[in-house]
Amino acid sequence: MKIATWNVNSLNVRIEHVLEWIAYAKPDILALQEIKQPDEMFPLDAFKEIGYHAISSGQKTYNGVAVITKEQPKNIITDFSGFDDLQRRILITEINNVRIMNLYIPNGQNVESDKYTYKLAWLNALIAHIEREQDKYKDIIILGDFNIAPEDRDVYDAEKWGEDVLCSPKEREALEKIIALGFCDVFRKFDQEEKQFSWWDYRAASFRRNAGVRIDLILASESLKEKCEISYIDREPRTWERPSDHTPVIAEFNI
DNA sequence: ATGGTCGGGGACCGA
Repeated sequence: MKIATWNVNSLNVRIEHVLEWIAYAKPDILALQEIKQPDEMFPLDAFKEIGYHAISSGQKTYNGVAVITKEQPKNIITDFSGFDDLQRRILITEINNVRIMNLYIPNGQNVESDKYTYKLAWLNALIAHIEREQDKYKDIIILGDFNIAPEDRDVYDAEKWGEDVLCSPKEREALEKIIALGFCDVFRKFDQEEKQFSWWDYRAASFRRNAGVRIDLILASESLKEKCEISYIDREPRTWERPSDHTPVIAEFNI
């Protein structure tokens, strides 16, 4: 089972990129973030035509998540209970007996911002929700745009970035709490080349200079960790014309 | 500095 995550920064603009990527990568499950369109605009037929099911939790202009999947998705959730949120950032579903949690974790803007407070509250609600999922499911994959760089080696210039948002201690602690619940950042299960990132700023020739960060993650429950055979970042779509600022991250499981 | 959205100019958002 090949699983991928990709923040597409508007599905309306990026639909041809997504279809082209699916055509060559042939994922079983593709989790999208920042589709930036309401559900009534979602291009369901485009995915149906290439043999995929698709579900979305969208909104106008901002946020929005979708899951494109070969197999029928079941038991869909779009909110954490007890955490009211108008922003559409969550799409949790069951596919092939695996619980798939597609997340677009808030960016936070900067550590003084109200948006950072919201990010930390959101992460607390996420942690509580994961524990509830663990009561029901053994095999869980949490993937998406985490807007957290797990370690300094996940940042092109960690010294310069310091403890700004994406690298602040509180958000990294939240990620560590999730890992401590029994999850593995599968990209780091394998030997990887240095300086592999999943996002590069559109500005200042950041992609050409590889001035990026690794903030798009795939976490697997302990039960699935040993079944993960490879994980990698596909930089190619970032080279295409009018690309998303993020590129797909992939993990393949022997299930 | 770049890109997307809404709207019809420029503000907001992203990370």
